[in-house]
Amino acid sequence: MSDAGTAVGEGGRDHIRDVIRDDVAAGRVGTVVTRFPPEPNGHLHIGHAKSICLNFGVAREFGGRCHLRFDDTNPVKEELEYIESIQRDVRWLGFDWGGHLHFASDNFEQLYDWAEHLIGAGKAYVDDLSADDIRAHRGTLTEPGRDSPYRDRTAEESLDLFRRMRAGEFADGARVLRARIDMASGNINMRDPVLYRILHAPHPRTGDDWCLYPTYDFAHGQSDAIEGVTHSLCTLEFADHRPLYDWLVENLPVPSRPRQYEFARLNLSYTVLSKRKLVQLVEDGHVGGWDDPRMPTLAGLRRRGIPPAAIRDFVRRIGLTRSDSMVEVGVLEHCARELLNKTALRRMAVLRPLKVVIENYPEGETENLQAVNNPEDASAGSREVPFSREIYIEREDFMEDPPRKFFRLAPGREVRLRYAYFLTCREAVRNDAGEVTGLRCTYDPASRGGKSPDGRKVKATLHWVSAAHAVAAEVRIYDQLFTRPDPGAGGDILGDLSPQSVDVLRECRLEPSLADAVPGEPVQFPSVHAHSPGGRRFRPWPALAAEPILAAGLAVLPDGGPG
RNA sequence: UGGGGCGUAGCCAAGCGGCAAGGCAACGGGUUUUGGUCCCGUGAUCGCAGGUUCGAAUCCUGCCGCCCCAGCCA
Repeated sequence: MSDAGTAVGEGGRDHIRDVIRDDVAAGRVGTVVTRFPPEPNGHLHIGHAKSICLNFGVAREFGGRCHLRFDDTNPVKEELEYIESIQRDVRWLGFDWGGHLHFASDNFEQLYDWAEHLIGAGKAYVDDLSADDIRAHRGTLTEPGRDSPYRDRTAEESLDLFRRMRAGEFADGARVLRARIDMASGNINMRDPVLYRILHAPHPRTGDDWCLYPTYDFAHGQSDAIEGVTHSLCTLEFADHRPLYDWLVENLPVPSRPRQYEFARLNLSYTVLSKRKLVQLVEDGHVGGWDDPRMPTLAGLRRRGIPPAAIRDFVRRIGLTRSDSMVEVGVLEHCARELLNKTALRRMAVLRPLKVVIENYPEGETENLQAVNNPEDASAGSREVPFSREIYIEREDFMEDPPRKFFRLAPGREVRLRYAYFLTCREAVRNDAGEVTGLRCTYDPASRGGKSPDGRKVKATLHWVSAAHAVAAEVRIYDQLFTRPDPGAGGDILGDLSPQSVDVLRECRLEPSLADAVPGEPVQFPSVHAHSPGGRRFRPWPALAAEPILAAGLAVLPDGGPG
C-alpha cells in the first residue's frame, strides 16, 4: 500500500480471479497474461478504469503481465491523438505495461495469412452481397438466416477474389470475407460473420499499406493468441461473441489458446459512459472538452482533482460481477473525499467576499498566524497566514436575522476566525440600497490562535483572508452535468443536461500562499459551504481540488454531493 | 415464440446445504478551531411458487422480471 486507498493492483475475490486461481493451481497456465485493449477512437473514462484495474491488477496479483494493446482495426474512426492520450491516462491511473505495447495492426500480415488459411480449408468465403443484402439474409432473432448465393463458391475462386480485394481492385463495400459457420445458429454472431471488409482509408499506423481490414472478431482473439494472452477479459456484451472467438482460435494454427471471460461494465448514476454520447457532449459544445471537470473521463476526473488512488479504491469497492448494475456516484465521491481528507492541504479562500473591519485592531498593523496545513496529517506541517485590521469573510457566513439553526455570524454574536481570534459583530454597514456591504466588528486580543483564555465557547469557526494580502482569483464550482441519475432514460440525453452545471465566481480572495500552489495538487478549503450552480448546497467539504491554474486565476471545485 | 446473461437491503456486494459479511447512502447520538473528519448505534429471510432435505439464499422444477445480440463498430 502506498498512499491512502488501495495500492495499485490490489484486488478482491470474484469470478474471474477464481478462474485464474484454478488455472494456475491446476497448471493449465504458467504465466498469467492479460491485456487492456482499447480502440483508439476516444478518451478513456471511469468505465475503462474498471477494466484497466482488473487487467493490470490481476496480472500483478498473479505475478504475470498485462499488455496495452490497441485494437486499431477500423481506420475510419481512429486517430493517433487517442493512442497518445490513452497511454497517458493509463500511466496516470498508475499502471505500466513495460515493453508490451501492442497493436492489432502489428498483426495485419499474419491475420491476412490466416484468412487465406481459412479460405483454403473451406471455412471462409468471399461474399459479393451488399451490406443490405447480407442483412436481409441474416434472418432475425427468431428466424434463421439464408445462405448467400456465394456461400458455396470454390476455395480457389474465393482466394483469387480475396487477393484481388487486397490488391485494391474493388470498391468499398463491394465484397467481404465471411466465415462459413452456420446461417441457422441461434447466435447471430455465428451466422457467417464478416471477417474482412474493404476500406480504402489510410490507417493511423499502417498508412496506405492496406485497403481491407479485419473486423474486431477476426483480429481480437488471434491477437490475444499471438501475444500469448491467457485470460482475455471483456465486458458482458461480448459474451455472445465467445463462441466465435473460440471457433476462430480452434480453426487457425495460432501459437496459443487464450480464453475469454466476461464481467459487467460500469454504469454510474448522473453521468453517461457511452463513447457515442461523450463524443456528442464534446462536439456539440455542451462541455469544454474531453477534460472538462464535469466529464467522467479520466482527464476530466484528473482536472477535478480526483487522485488516481481514489479511482483505484473505487474500482475495488464496487466489485466485479456478471450482473448489470448502476453504481451511485456517491461512492466515487466518497473515495475521493476519504483520500483527499487525509492528504489535501488546507488553505483559506473566500468565495463571495464580505469586508470586515475590526475596529479595535491597530491600523496598519499586520501579524502572521500559524495555520495547520492538514489536521489529519501532522507531518504536513504548518504555514503562516497574514492577519490585519481589514479582512474578508464569506458573505453567507453572516446573517442579520439568523434562523435558529444558523450558528455563524450575526449582530452581537461571537465566532472564531480560524487560527486567528474570536470576533464579535457590532453592526452591519449598508449602502443606499440598503444592502449589507460590510461589517464592523471587534476582536478579543486574548484569543490569539483561536483559543479563549476564559474557556468560553463559540458555535462556529469562520475562514477569512486578510484584505490587503489576498490574492484575487476566479473559482469555478462544478456540479453534475445531468439532472437525473439515468440520463437519457426519458428520451433525449440533451434534455437531461443540467441547465447550469458550472458557476464561475470572479471575486474570490485567496490566502497568499495559494499563489504558489502546485498545479494539479488538490487543496481543500475548510468550511466553505459551496452551493451548486443550481442552488443545491454541497457538503462543506471538499471544497477545492485544483487544476490550480492559479497563475491564471482559476481553481476548480469538485462535486460535493448534496449537503 | 431464437440465442446469451442476470435477479441477496435505497445503491454496490459477500455467501457455493447448517442458524444472511462488508462498503456507500439514510437516520439517531458523542467528539471536534472544517455544519468536514472521527466514534457509537439503527436495516434484509435472499424475484415468486412448488419440491428435495433433519435443515436451502445456496440443490431440483415451473413461473415472473430485467439486460445484451439482427454494424462490412468495438
